Amino acid sequence: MSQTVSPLPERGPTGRRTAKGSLSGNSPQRVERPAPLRQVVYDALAELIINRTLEPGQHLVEADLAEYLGVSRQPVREALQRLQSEGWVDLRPAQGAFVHMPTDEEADQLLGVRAVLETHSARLAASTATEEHVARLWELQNAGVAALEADDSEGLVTANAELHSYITELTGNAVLAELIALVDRRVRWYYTPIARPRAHDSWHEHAELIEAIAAKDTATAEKIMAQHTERTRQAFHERPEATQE
Amino acid sequence: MSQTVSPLPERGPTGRRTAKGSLSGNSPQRVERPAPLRQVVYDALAELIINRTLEPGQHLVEADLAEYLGVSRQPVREALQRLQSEGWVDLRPAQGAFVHMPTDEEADQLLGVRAVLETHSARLAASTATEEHVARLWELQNAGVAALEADDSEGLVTANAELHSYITELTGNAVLAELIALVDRRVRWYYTPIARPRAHDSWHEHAELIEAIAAKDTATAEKIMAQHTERTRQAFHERPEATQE
DNA sequence: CGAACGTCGATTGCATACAGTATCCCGAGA
DNA sequence: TCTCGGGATACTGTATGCAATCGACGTTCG
Repeated sequence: MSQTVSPLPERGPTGRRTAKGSLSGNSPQRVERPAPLRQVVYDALAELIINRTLEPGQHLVEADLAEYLGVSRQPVREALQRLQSEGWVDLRPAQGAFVHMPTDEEADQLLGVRAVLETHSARLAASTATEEHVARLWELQNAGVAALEADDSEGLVTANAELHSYITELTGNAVLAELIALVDRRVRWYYTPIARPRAHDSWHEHAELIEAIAAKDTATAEKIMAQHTERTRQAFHERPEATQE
Repeated sequence: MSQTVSPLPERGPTGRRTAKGSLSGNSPQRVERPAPLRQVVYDALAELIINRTLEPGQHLVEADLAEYLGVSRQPVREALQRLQSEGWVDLRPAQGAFVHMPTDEEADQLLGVRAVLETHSARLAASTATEEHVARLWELQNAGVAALEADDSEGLVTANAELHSYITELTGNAVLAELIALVDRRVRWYYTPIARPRAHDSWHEHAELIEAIAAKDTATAEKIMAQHTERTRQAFHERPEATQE
């Protein structure tokens, strides 16, 4: 899960951190901390899986990955286990890790769950959004449209992710946001091949959604998001060639 | 080992398993396999956290846990990381694991997410349930009522969990079921202290829910589950003493 | 007397070593 | 030719070792 910065300014009884005055007003520009290796490895492997360098079904040998990444097996193991808990790989006992093979059924289930969560998210966002939030939403929306017109496939995916992600933030429900992030990432993995043709309609629907949020119209926001995700699901089912099975 | 760092070697599963015919019809009663230590450790730690032997905020030292459980640090590390990914502990870099401290806000968010997921689950269950399924539901319901009358607190929690769990199974959506299991388990952790007074009403509502499912009345099932989870949320907020903060 | 500094112990993070087990290859027998 | 072992191989699962880092305590200086 996300390495959220622990909201623990309090350090227990030994509160030695007395306000100095000289630094109290400054922004908490903390020093850059070297990321734990397991985190780096996790990111690297996730990237390799998402961009299909590691193909579904492929056997991931710890030693090979370790050598490839220039680390020992230990961080690789830890990364693999986290990848399993998030559905990217299957860890068969005494056999090792295999890149998860997405089935149509599973993709459909994921899309279903995503629809529910995102719909709820949209409703909450509509009920809590302020003007600044809406402004930011339009910013992201414009970035997406720009990417669309520039035919920037990469940027399009990012923009889409950022927009949805920001909406989940607006809900103020961190648990919900985390879950959506998890599900969305996997959906995108399955969905990437057909993202292109869907993109145009998608951004049009985004605009409607933002308008509903701006108007604090929870019912409409909910409805639009439900349609939006449901259409995505339809697009998945109507995709040209069924690659699985 | 692979000398060249070029594309990782193909390790695809070599399907040598030809159908024998003699066993093809038998149930896959596979031999009992010794559970991986990390799994055992995970279960043990989760249990210790849930029953409050390990208190929220407590620092979990790998070496101590390892000695206590009679294993090495390695399986403990792996278990702790999984516990983090599921929200039971916080892993502060270079400091170790601390039992997560649930805040009221987080509990509320979890209850909110649970409500959404369970509501969706109820609707799906109502749309797919067969007569056998409904019969099984009544079985579980009766078990719960029996535990209630016997004042069996332990059994009550289990029965409740099993009933909800079975409903999620009925949805046929494994992804949804997994997510609900995750969320429910944590909800129960926070919620345990106030479970008792809520139990009676709860089982009455369960009965209505099962009736709706039996009648394949998706709208009603959805509504009842929404009320059910929402009342649980209310009960949480109206609990006698606020222990947090 | 208070605050800053240096040292020490404790604990994590990573690497390596060892043991158990599943898989694969190959040869013997029906 | 096909099936059934035997043995070697490769990989995972677990344990241990080592260095880096963090927190705490005691000391010294203003």
